[in-house]
Amino acid sequence: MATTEQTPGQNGTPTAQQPPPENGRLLLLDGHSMAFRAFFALPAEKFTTSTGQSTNAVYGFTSMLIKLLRDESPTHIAVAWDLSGPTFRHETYADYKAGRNETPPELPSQVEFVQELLKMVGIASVSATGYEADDVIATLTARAREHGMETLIASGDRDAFQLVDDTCTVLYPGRSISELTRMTPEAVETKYGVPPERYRDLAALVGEKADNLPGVPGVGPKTAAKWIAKYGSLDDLVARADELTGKAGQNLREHLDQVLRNQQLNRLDPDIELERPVDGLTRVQADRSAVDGLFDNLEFASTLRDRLFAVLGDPRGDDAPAEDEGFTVELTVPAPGELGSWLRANAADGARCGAAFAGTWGAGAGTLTGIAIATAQGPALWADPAELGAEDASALAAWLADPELPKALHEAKGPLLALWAHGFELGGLTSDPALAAYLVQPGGRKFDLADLCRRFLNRELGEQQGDSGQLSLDIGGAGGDEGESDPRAAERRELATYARATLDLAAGLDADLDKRGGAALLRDVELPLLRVLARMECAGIAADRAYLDSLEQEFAAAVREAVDEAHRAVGREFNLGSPKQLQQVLFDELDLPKTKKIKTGYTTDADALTWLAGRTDHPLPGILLRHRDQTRLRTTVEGLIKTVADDGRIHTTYNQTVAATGRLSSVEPNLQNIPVRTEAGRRIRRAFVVGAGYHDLLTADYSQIELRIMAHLSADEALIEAFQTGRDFHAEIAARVFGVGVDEVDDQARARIKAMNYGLAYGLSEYGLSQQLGIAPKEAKSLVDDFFVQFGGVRDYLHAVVERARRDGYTETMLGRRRYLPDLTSDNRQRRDMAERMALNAPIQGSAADIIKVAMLDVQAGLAEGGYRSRVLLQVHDELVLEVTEDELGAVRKLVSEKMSGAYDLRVPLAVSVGVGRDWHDAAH
DNA sequence: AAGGAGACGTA
DNA sequence: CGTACGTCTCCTTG
Repeated sequence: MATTEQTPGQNGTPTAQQPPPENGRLLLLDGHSMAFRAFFALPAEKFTTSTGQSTNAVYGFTSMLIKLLRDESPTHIAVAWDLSGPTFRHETYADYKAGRNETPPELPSQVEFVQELLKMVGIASVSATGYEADDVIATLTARAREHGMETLIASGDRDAFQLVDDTCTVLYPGRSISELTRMTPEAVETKYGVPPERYRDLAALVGEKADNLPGVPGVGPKTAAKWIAKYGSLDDLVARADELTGKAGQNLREHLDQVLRNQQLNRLDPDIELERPVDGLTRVQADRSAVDGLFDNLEFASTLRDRLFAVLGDPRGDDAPAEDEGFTVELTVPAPGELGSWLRANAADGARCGAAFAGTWGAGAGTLTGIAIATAQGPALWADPAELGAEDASALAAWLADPELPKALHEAKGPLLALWAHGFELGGLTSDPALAAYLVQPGGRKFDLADLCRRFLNRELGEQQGDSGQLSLDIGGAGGDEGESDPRAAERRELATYARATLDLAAGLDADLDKRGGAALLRDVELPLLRVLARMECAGIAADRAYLDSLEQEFAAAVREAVDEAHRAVGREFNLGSPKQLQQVLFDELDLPKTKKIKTGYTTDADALTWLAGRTDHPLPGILLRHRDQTRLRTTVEGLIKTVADDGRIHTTYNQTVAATGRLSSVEPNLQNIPVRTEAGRRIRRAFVVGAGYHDLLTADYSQIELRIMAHLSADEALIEAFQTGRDFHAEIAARVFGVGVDEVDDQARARIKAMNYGLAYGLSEYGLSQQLGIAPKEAKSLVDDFFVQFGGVRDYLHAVVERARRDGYTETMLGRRRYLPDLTSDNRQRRDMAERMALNAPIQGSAADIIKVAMLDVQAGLAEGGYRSRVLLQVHDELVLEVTEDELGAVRKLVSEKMSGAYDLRVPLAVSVGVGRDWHDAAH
């Protein structure tokens, strides 16, 4: 049996999931009603196949069905359908449902697809001539009750509320069909003020517009509920109608016939004749290939069918890996002098081995306290690299360094730093499961070993069964104090288990990556890059400690001054760092104009304070802005001072598996967000200096790389041409958009175009652009329109990117790095819009990340090949910082520039600008 | 102690 | 109502 576990990446909402009751749980869906809701929950224009078939209702219905099956675990299920043609209600009331808005033309064909799908997945469709789906549902609910079954009804028709009781709940769609409200007796009572069995009475009084059943004029749900509460039921109310006062009472007396007719019509018939008995409504085996065919026709992403089969129980699922076989190893701790022979016997045949290390690492260094090597057959070895004799150490060193002996190592960068610190080299690394899993699931949050084992091997790491007696110790010589009682024995076995798990994961992920075409990205980019990053972390960048100290003093003094001024301006002391207190001072005590609303009140961010400073004469907003600036600078400097290592250098750590787009990130400290825009901020950059033995820092950055990528990917002729000239790009674009010569473009026009150029790659809205430029939304719109007149290819490209991502379920960079965006088909508008912006940005930002990664590899290879001492220190997304010697400057400058521009062949040149100086600021250009 | 929210630095 | 990050601070929650 398949479990009902959520697929990773799925956003679950809390549900009232419970195991099915003893006699079963029947799930009934009102087919037309839910298809109708699905249709309006998802925008039709975004769910259209290449042949023009709309699919929004099928998609929405399917995802709702998946959610219901997953969250409610029904034992029985059926979908009820209206038949065309008159029902018994038309005989009573000829105008029943007359004047109803016409069914959207895109819906009927989709209803047929839904019915086909249900048949394919083995879910019964039920209907009855002369009756509506509601009556079918009422009848099945009544039969289910007789069988002692619980019933769930998914319907967007409120008439179903009359069926609610302790064993029957209606799941009623709200704004989105994936969020169904559970209408229990209590919920009905709370919402309408009447118990479910009186809902009909209420509906009869209020009327139902959708069914063309007018109610009593002037009587809404409130009045109706009040009356029913007072008189008990509609019948009692009718009997005593003359007691009612006021206009409403008068109206009731005048419309009694109509109300009674409504009540008769909205009664659902619980006893119609149906072909299928309720206990026959179990699901039968799904026809997966038929579903595949249908979904192919509808151009649905594989994610939807995976989700569907996950809840249906994939017919092929029986041979899915059984849970938790554990990881067994036959562990050897070789006696002195025997490490080499173990390796020759077990780990020299060219089959990949798994390795795991114990120790500590970070900030460009590390130490090892243990190494485990595991083979696929089971034999494993443990050793402490720091305590090996010369013979064993050299055997281990040779094995580790041998590029012909393939190895898998989880989160290898850390252990690699530690290996280097012990004088070992590592060759033949063919997998790092963390990196591989990152390429499979770039948005994944955790990639630790235990997590990956659960996700990709369906096995638990760590909880070894009691029989872990696989440990066979081969102890000899002096250190022979081993045994099960030795606490280190457990650690050794654990490490060996990690090595084995790493190996198994590597194999599984290789297969996964092969399927989705990510193997080359791992082998040619991420794995070799790990080594380059390790070198950079190890090198670090020299810091001018004395200068940092003086900066800190200066900024701290400026902060103190701003605090004093602020307190004087307000007349009392308060905490300038507390947004809460700030709000109180600004908006309550000083009664300044209100800013933009946020969850906790009104924002006090820099934009708002700047706005306030211009609107009032009070000095406080200005003081606060200065305080924020200075505080920020001070804390940045303080943070840097704390991380200066004993060698006088700052060793950041690059994270290779964090950013969903493929970028790197930098932590402890983050050297990718050192200030540069303001003069005071740039002074901090002066603290990063060239180190001893080198002559200069060299910075090399890509000019407008994201826009160049956009030109390349869109193949827009005009945009490409603007880059070919090699002149001021933004001015070139501005000239085209405004229809003037490049020389006539003023600064403001250029700034506007620049903002828009970058905004396009972020999915910027016209409103957002107008906000940023401080112009009217209309003006922003005409700016964008004018741009697209000139650069239509860009618009087509951006549109196509989102379209394709919606179909495929993911975007792809130039090197095939994927980003999965399931929210593109969300029925939540906000989430969908967000996913669209991500889809616009991911290929561009991600391709830029691809390119600079290739460039780093090429630069490193070039430096090694030329035997240069100069070295790469930092990467800041589109910039590299190197430390160069005096004699190598010219050659390295040329090398870096060439490798970076040549990293990828685009339709436009990849311009690189280089600067040289004694510190990071001077090296800017 | 942990985590959310707000704020803000970079590309 | 513009993407991608990391860090600091305050303040609430357990």
